[in-house]
Amino acid sequence: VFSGTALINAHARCGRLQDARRAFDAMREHNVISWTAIISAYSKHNEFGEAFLFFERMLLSGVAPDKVTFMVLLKACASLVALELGKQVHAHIIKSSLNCNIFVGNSLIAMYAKCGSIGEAHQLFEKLHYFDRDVVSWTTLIAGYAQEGLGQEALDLFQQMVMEGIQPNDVTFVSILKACASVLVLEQGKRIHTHLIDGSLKAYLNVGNVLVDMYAKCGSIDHARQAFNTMQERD
RNA sequence: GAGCUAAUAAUGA
Repeated sequence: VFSGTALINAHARCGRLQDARRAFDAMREHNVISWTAIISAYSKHNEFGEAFLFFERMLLSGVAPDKVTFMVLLKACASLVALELGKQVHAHIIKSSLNCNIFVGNSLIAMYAKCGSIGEAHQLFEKLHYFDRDVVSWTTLIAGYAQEGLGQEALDLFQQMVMEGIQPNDVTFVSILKACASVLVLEQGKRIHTHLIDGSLKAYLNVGNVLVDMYAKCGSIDHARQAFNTMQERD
């Protein structure tokens, strides 16, 4: 069962879904990990119908999904922007009492945010115990507001996050700078940029790219050029 | 020992 699951994963990484399926079928028994591996395989290649078909089969076979299964399914719902399906998965999660798990909680927030239910996403964020909220929880919500075009809310959350002592990472900066770019608030973007000056995060390729983009979109081509010139790595 | 959550530009249809 262990090597069979690894084989599913190996085929999936190479995009050989039919081989992944064969590896799954060749196993004489399936556990939660092998079920999740085949669901993830289809999901990663945007075969969401197949992914959910296998989820149904998994339930019928009597194997209980775990936190990883739910994270994979919620990511699929987010990709599909399928709110109703996401709510069904949410119901399963509550039944399994996994809604208190931080990873599942973060995936739920991301799913609701991606599906346009930012209010629901924020409520779930508030329901997380404050000591559970991590950089991913904050970043997910910030990105959700940015996606909705609510740049000010994103900026407020960023400030609150810093005040609560949570260290933003490179993904957080990408999200918040994108928010600045989308609402064209150059001054805010500059202020965020100052957070980066002393840190090592500015060396990240993704952060450098979004700094260039933010300045360019805000109409400050000189700053964009300067940001480009100081990048340690470019693509 | 296997499955593992958040973010980012442009172009084209």
